[in-house]
Amino acid sequence: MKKYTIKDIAQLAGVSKGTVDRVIHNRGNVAKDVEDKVRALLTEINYQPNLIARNLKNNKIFNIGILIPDPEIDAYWAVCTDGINSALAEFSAFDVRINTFLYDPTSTADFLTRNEQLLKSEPDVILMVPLFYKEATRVLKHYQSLNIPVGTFNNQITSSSASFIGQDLYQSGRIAAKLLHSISDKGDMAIVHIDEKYKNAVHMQEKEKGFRNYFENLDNFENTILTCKVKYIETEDKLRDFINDHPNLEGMFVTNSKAFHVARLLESEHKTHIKLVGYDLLCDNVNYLNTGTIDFLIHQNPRQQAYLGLKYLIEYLVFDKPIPEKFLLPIDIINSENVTPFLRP
Amino acid sequence: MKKYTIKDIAQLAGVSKGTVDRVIHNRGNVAKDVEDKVRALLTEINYQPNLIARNLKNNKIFNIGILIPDPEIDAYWAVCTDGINSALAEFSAFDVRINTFLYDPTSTADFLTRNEQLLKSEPDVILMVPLFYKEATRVLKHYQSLNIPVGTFNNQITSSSASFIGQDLYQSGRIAAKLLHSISDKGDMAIVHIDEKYKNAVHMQEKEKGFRNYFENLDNFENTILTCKVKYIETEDKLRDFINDHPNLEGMFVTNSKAFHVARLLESEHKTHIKLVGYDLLCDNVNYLNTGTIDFLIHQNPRQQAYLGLKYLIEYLVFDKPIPEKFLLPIDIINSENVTPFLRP
DNA sequence: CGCATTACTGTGTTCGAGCACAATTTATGA
DNA sequence: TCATAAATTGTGCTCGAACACAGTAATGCG
Repeated sequence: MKKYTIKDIAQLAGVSKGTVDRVIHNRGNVAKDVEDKVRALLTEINYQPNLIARNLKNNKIFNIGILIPDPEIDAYWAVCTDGINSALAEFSAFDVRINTFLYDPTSTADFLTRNEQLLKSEPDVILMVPLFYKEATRVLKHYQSLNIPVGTFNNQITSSSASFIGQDLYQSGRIAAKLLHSISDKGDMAIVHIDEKYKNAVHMQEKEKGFRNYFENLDNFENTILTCKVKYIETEDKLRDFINDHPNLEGMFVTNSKAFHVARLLESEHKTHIKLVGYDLLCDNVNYLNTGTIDFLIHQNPRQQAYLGLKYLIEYLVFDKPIPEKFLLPIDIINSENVTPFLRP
Repeated sequence: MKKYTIKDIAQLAGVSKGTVDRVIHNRGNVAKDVEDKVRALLTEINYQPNLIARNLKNNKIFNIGILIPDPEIDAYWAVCTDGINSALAEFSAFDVRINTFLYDPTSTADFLTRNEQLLKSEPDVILMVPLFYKEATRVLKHYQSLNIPVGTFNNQITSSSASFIGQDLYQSGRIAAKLLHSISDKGDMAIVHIDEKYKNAVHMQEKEKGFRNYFENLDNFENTILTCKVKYIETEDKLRDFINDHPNLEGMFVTNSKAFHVARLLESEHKTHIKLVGYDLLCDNVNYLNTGTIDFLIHQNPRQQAYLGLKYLIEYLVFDKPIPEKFLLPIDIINSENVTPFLRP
């Protein structure tokens, strides 16, 4: 299992390393019989070029444009930075530079503006969270025409062939259902969508479908599954009414990271017997997980999504590896006892 | 944010790269004022050597000895190979070679024999699963005296300072308790230890402690927590008696990967109302998870443990990075809905 | 046949760090 | 003062891949 170099192969084939190099890179100008001989040798000993030596020579500077929501506006995105930094640290030997553009996750206009800025920075590749389906579709098409590879994470834009890293949202809904079902098999269930402008409608619908599908496929479930849509600004009042209007409620599933709003209300209304499942390890959520008001959190792991997304792009740039089309992360179930290690940076 | 090389620094300091090199490696023979000047420059621009170029020159062959239980005897260990191969693939640019020695996890004598063979292979570093406390302590001490760094995973030998990768077993027990408690808050609970020769007594005890601690700290839990110890060979009969002797049993916690034995029995005895929590994604366990007889599995992730253990050792060898003393993996909670992505290699 | 063109092959340099060794400067002693 | 030792500093080669360019052989054509 010796490591073969170009020089070794040249010696074995009785030619010079230049010729071997020409064969490897299909640069032509090689006699057919020589080429066949070298190619046979290459496959025989399964030659793998030393990627490190290759990059020592080709020390280019790579620019990566990053377009993600502003964590100042939605704390959910804060941990992405950790993931990005991890990936950069892992490839610190290469000259990879990032330009990060933060957009307001409630504003499609801002998304487009920041995207313009991103374009001006002339990135070699782009990593983005394409929150808005319509706008993202257009933007992604544009990048495709410019031949700039794009990696997306968090939510998939199915109209585009861009690489995607995230979770199976349908399955995620099923997991929530399974969890609620296992801790409370009587009473009604509610699916709660909390969103400023229903921007994330598609994800939430997928989760709802999965959730409902789980219960529909049960033999013996006869209770009702309700849906409650709340705008961010009207959250508290509307939620209070909803809870009080449905005294038979035993379980609630909040389809994004805003479960702490519901938890706060359940505590103030003394309805903590209602089981609650939500998403993401925000401080507020974790606190309610520890008090027991939230029973389970599903971890969407934005940190890991950003990390992997960036890592794949860098590996494409420096090692010429193909970018995986789609990668679905495992979905972590979190309760008060296993949460701690997931919080570390 | 330019990437500085030794040459750049030499130029800035008005000396040759040889001198800079001597300063960086404290090789002496440098005039004090020159050394100060160079050192100041180094810190000022935060010089980071190009690890890749460094290793291009120092292309040594590294030998890693691996001592793990034989997956033919206990299938739990099978996925370790995947983790090891992942780590090797990640560092395929370097000449890292492994020598794997498999030992019978039920035999301390075999552990010692294989260890002798391992020693003869003259490894630079060692990765091992130190199943047997007494024997492992002795072996680890020996390696320390030989100055061979060792990484351990799965279980920690606290008497040694060897690097350890694994999970917090006490917390793992608490997680099992929390899960059982959340799906069944009435009736008695049983902790089931299934082990051929009580070899893993220490881990299982830690898990039991965590499990009991969780329930002891509850305000309103009045039921009994039983312990059931079974030898592998007598499993079925003794377990059947135990279950029938305790009609009030509502939850069972199997402290290792052998929950499928209990599940099989619960099905044949028509006691599937008893909630069951166990460990590890063995085929048998996953099947019972899907039928619903096992409610949750706790994922000890031996694959990731082996991967990280090997990765840290390789990074020590090729990049001279310090080996982390202790790394506790997050503990994954698995149910029938989120199991699939965890099974992929 | 001679010269040009094509077809092919080999050589040498580069990347950044490491290190041996050569070269230079400074110090020491008779 | 000068040889010699000691201290300090600079030079040049290496690793593996990439590629420019030089070199060689074969063929074409007048």
